[in-house]
Amino acid sequence: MLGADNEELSASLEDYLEAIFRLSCDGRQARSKAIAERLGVSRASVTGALRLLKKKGLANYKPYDGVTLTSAGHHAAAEVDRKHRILKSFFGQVLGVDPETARKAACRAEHTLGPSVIGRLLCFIEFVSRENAAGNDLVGKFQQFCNERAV
Amino acid sequence: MLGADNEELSASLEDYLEAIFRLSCDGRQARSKAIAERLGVSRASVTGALRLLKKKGLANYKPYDGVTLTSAGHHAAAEVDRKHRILKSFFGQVLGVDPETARKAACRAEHTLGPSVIGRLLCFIEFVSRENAAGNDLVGKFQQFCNERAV
DNA sequence: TGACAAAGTTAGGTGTGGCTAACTATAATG
DNA sequence: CATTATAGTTAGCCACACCTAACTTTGTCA
Repeated sequence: MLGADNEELSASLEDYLEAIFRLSCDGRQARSKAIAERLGVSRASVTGALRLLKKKGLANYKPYDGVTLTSAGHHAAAEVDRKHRILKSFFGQVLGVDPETARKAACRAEHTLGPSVIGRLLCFIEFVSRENAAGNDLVGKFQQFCNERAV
Repeated sequence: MLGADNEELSASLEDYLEAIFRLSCDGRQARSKAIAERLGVSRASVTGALRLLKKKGLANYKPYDGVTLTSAGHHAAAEVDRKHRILKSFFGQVLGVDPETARKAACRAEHTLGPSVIGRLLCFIEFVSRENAAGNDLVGKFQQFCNERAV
């Protein structure tokens, strides 16, 4: 592993990675200002994070030049994004939490859950939709159940 | 709100709170060494955390004397503990994740999920057990579903 | 009761992650 | 093309959360 600063990624760096990933979906470079706005953080903090991501080999960063992800960075970001989508979908579709709350909860939980739990969660979403297709409307029943106890 | 240092509790402080809560279940005071061991942290770190908890009005702490929780601290700790139990139960019982992985995931996620998601999760556990009692073995079906796709 | 071990604290250091204020580079435009 | 606005960086600060090493307090027991 030449020159790579391995270690686990902090939740904060994962957030930066994800922001860059999302902002550069259409191929363009992510602007520092946009990252700052998306994460609700100062531009100075972004500069610091970009330097770290570069040191870890996850981002191509040159001062006064845009940012893109290296392929390692892209991989890591895609994984965070995947977790995010699975969690949001679970909170929203299965548990029936309102979309904005689901999104925020996903943002926070995406850094804490490992592959085995995420894998099961994804599977569970599929299971629920499969049951639904087979005529067993679990989501509906659960909503009903919640309404009865006013949760 | 006299003298209270409000703000949100950090994940770390919640961990300390929870450890004290658990260690003083039987009414005794929590010893600093035991907290350090339970959290895998140095005794010095515990001292620092206890000072913070005291400042926030959550722990009764006097150097060289044991620690107990104030009623505010007890409330907060009980809430963290409740989240922990709900999450562990969901990961283990519903998703079928192995107990140790479920415990660890709960430890990490308990700081990130708010009341609405936790409430729904608790409700979901009840829903599943109710369905089971009514002859709809969702857990079994889901396990089967996972096995088929080797998750 | 006095010495020793264990528990606890203090002092001082590290890394992360954030901030503001002030500076510099780039871009846009009259 | 000079000026100005905006984007980005640097410098310097703070808080948190951890650590080790050294010191102090407490409790035990010969």
